[in-house]
Amino acid sequence: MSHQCCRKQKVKRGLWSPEEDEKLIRYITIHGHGSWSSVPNLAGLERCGKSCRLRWINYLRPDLKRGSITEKEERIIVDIHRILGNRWAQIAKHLPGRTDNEVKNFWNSCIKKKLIAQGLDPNTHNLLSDYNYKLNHENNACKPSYHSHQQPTSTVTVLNSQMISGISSTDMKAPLIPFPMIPHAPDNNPPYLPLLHEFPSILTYEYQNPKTQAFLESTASQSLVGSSVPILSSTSHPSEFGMFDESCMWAGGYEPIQSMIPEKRQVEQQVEIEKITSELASVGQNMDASFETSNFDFAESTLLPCGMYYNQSSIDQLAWDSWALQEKK
DNA sequence: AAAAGGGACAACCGCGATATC
DNA sequence: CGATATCGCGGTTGTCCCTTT
Repeated sequence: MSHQCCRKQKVKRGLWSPEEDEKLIRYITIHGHGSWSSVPNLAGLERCGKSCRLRWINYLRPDLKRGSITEKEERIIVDIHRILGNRWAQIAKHLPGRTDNEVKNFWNSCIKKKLIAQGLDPNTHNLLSDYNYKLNHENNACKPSYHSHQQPTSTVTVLNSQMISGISSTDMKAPLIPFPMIPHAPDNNPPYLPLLHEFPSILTYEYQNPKTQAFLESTASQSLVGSSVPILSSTSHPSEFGMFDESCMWAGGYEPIQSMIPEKRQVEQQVEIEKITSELASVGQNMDASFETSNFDFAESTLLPCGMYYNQSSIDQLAWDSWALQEKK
């Protein structure tokens, strides 16, 4: 028991009783918490200040949302986690009424397993290597097997599930690279995510795997209507493309993506934009990340691993924030 | 019916960052 | 400016309860 705040008094540990809750609620409602270390004494509790703080923040606060995490909240968690990693407090800020502890617990007990079941590494959101191996030894690799997977946790996982189920693992190396791996721009400027058109060589890659070709052709008849889908081959995949994943290339590197985004998703795009704006605000960047979706120029956009287009400035900003955080460490 | 196992969630611990003295 | 106190965060552990054996 090394907390400074609980040196003096005998402190109780373990679960809180309703009586203790009531004391804490009454005290904080009237006086506010002030210095947490003084709360136990003033509220008549045999707890340390730290324990009081935690109990209030995670359980007693009146603005907490009760009930289980919704599908939408789950998707937000996955999307932001893909970008920010285990920064639970940051993630929780996007979910009003949810605590970092709640998000963390939900991640560990639920989302993590779903991602693993879908063959994704929950830490990196990349394909798991043994999943690759398994896929590589399956005969029915051409059939999109979305329905055989668990409920998707987000749009991008659907996408990935569809893609990976039809494509040999040899073509699917390290599909998702999280932000922290964004390289520094020259002169130590903020990291820069190039626009798609600045990768002219992408278009020169040719798809080599007949299985993938077959899969794409079958998919094209459903969701990529009338579009040709250039695919790059990982055998000639240059490492400089680290910040893109191949499925993003497939999904977003080319014109056809517009027909791949379901209408519902386009509507949700606005929500995502608001999310980004709020994300930027939370790191002290009060810029507007929004852009006119009707005028949105896909050729001038980059597809982030979370499966959404963002305009370059918001991407740069996120990249910069992520980079700055890394530099700080 | 009882024990074991596992999931969900609450709470604790240690550490780094920040504030205050 | 260093020492100490406090806060906030993320990882980990503990506890309860339900399901399975």
